Amino acid sequence: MNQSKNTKEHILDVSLKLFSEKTYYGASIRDIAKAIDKRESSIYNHFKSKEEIFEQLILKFSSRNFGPLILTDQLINIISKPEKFFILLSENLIHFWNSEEERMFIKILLAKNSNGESKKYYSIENYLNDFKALSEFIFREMISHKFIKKMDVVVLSQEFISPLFLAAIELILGLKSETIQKSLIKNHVEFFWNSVKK
Amino acid sequence: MNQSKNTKEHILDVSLKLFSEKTYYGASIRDIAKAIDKRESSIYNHFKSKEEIFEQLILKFSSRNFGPLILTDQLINIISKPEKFFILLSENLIHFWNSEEERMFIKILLAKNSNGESKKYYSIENYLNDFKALSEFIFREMISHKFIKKMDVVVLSQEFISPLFLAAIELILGLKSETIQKSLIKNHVEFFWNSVKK
DNA sequence: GTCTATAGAGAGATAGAC
DNA sequence: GTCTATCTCTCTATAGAC
Repeated sequence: MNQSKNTKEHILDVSLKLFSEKTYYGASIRDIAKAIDKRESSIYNHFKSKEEIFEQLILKFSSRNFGPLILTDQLINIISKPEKFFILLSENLIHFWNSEEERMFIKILLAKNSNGESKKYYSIENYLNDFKALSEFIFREMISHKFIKKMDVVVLSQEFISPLFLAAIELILGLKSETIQKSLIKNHVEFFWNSVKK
Repeated sequence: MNQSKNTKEHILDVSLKLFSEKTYYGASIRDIAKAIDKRESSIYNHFKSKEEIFEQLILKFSSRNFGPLILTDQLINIISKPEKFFILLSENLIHFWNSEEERMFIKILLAKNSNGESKKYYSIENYLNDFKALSEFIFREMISHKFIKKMDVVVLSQEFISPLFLAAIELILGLKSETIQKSLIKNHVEFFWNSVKK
């Protein structure tokens, strides 16, 4: 959305918005050209096809490293207080998923089938796995420091992340208000903590 | 897909498939006409627009009563054995969500924004609420019969349903194999049961 | 790198015959 | 209720001037 960016970046920015609003098929090259205030033909100077815009958009987002945005210093400092830690971790995750840009990317992943033509695309499953990997790392640390019970970190990750991410999806696709999230986090962490505390 | 059905039903059947594969924008009236082996103009004898086909499709699915398909007699018979009950309940849910027709409907809901133009449409949030309502009813019964701990049924439903439904989404949109579900159910119910048993 | 102009296909929808 | 024929608009993409 930044006018000073180069045209290629600008195209990717508006495509993210348009693809997330109207899906890949519903957003046209014409819409994209209008949004960057250029002609359709100019688009083809930067991308060889609409498909390529989509591919590069997915690539750009799937190759980020969001770890430091979730695993903040503030969070790491309280790892010895697991209940507080889980609250803050949940807040960091929800905050990340609720950001304008991330909501748009998640919408695109949800509207996209991995069906057909091999596994060339990044799917919502890959996306979730990135977060599960992060949380498995956390749980491994917590177990080795005996802050929580010894349990399967894959199961822990799934149980911890699923209610949070599903709530994020509902918020992104639906009309659910953001204030609901606060009590959801509180209830979820309370339930989870009761199951994992020593 | 049944040739003996009337044309209107036939249109709704193929539209479910096409909308789920290519989204609302990507599936054309022409595609639909081809799929029912009629001309485009014939479609307009049954629906006034493409938009109306979509609306009636959502309406048809959102006004079903799937309760008896989940809450089977076999399931109700073992309500006094909660752990077994939760396993079978999970299997019933996953089986329902994995059926051909349901996968297509869920895909359509996931590709659809509730954004803009009021709340006229049924969203994934409404869909999930239908299942949560069912499971809240179950937990209320279990608590009143003292089969499980006294806890907030809204929290219990969320914690019980979320990992299962999110796994269903991953299966529907991704490449995850169906066999993974069995161990997921086992792990999830074990985790859940440990938190709710008296 | 952006423009004008245009090709060629496909979109949603309607009129009117049968 | 289905057909043929057609309207009008939009789509992706390319050629060639500046």
